[in-house]
Amino acid sequence: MLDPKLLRNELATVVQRLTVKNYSFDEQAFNELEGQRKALQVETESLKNERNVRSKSIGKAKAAGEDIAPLLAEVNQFGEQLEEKSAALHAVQTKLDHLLMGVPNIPHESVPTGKSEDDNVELRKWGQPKEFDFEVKDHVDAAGSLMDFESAAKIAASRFVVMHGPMARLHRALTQFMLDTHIADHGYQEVYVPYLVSADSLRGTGQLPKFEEDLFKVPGERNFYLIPTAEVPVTNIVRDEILNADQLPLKLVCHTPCFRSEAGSYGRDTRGLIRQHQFEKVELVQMRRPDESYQALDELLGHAENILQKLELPYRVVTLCGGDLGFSAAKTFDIEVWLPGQSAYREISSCSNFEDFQARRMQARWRNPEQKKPELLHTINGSGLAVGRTLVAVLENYQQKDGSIVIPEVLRSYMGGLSVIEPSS
RNA sequence: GGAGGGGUGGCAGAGUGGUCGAAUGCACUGGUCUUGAAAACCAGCGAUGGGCGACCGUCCCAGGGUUCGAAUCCCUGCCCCUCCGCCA
Repeated sequence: MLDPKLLRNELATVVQRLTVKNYSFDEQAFNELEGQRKALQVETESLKNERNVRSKSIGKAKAAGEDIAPLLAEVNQFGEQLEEKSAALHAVQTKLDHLLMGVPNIPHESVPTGKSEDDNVELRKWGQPKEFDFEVKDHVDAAGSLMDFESAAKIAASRFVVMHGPMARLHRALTQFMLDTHIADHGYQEVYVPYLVSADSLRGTGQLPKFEEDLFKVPGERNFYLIPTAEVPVTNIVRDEILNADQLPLKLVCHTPCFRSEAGSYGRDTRGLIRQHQFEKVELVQMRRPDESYQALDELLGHAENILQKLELPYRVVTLCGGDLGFSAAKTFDIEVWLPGQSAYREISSCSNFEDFQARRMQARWRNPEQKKPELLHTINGSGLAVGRTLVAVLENYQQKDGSIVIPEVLRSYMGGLSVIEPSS
């Protein structure tokens, strides 16, 4: 959520900067509601003041043993008026809150303008795509029967997968390798979290109220949702908390499954592991003091990149343009890994700084010793990495002419020393 | 599933209808003392909305209700704890 004060005081600037995100802010609706809110609030508050003053005098009169009947008669008329005004205020406030919850974050000034992902700006490339002296397979063909979409479709539906034997193990090895690297080399603390979350948590990170159709909702009285990313439970750890300065920076790493409805992506990436309803991800989340958050974003991006470097997978980093930026993000870098099967770079990580946007929704604050008041934190997160897509990248980049797949060096200890798998067998 | 007990400031913990936004302790901040630190002592210290401001409003889990007046009484929901039963 944006700072309501900023909206009131510098509306024109905010509206202008939101156009970078291709968002047109309804200035008229906002001004109308804001005007009503202000008038009603002033009226309600002065009525309340009047009532409080009189009630106190009744208390005093009663204590002094005086007759309070005339005072009671006098104060009665306030009740109705007050009720009316405060109901009206409540209604306006609710509308205003709803409007505010639907306004996206303001992009950072360094964010390039642009409409779609075609306008994203390449920041750097790492590694050389390998030349193959045979016809490369995509990951589905390379994996053969070890990756079993037929069984998954029978058990659940399309966009699910069953993995067998060494493929399942390779998938698990990737997860363990990522977690261990972030813990040992990058200074993150591992957390284990719920995979079902409340609507409040989803509002905190920005998935609700606008993007309910992307989520799996669990039927029942409890209103649980399956997490679309570990970002939701992990970031909400600090909801309604005030952290001490010595607790910062808080760097958390978490492995979870992620569940996405993929409503509205019917034709896209229907083949293989790229776009699934359920996938594993290792997520990096940081809570930082505001003046460190952009440095933190660079660091976190580097931590995600390091995984690909250790796996020796070529990739590039792009800066998302305004039009491709997510609802809650102020700035986002995507890491795209080279997929020989598609002859293309595909997203494998998305690293964002949300500044105080999520923190304001969550009321997540810290005590800045230099300030009297608690201040909002900045939240930063990124995939480190999407495990399924990393598996795709390994299969496609490490395939050999004879159909076998070489296990990247850093994964072998997680594979019981295995150096190659033979999907055909 | 059954029976009880609770949710109050950063934390702990008083407060059961009328200057209670809330005692007290801890933590924190400033000061005295000290070569420095600790201890001791003194002082300060919740959050949030509106207003240029004097000020005013709101907040004692959440939402309703009773009342002139609610942290305090009533209803509903959520969460936590203890005991019994069941169970991965």
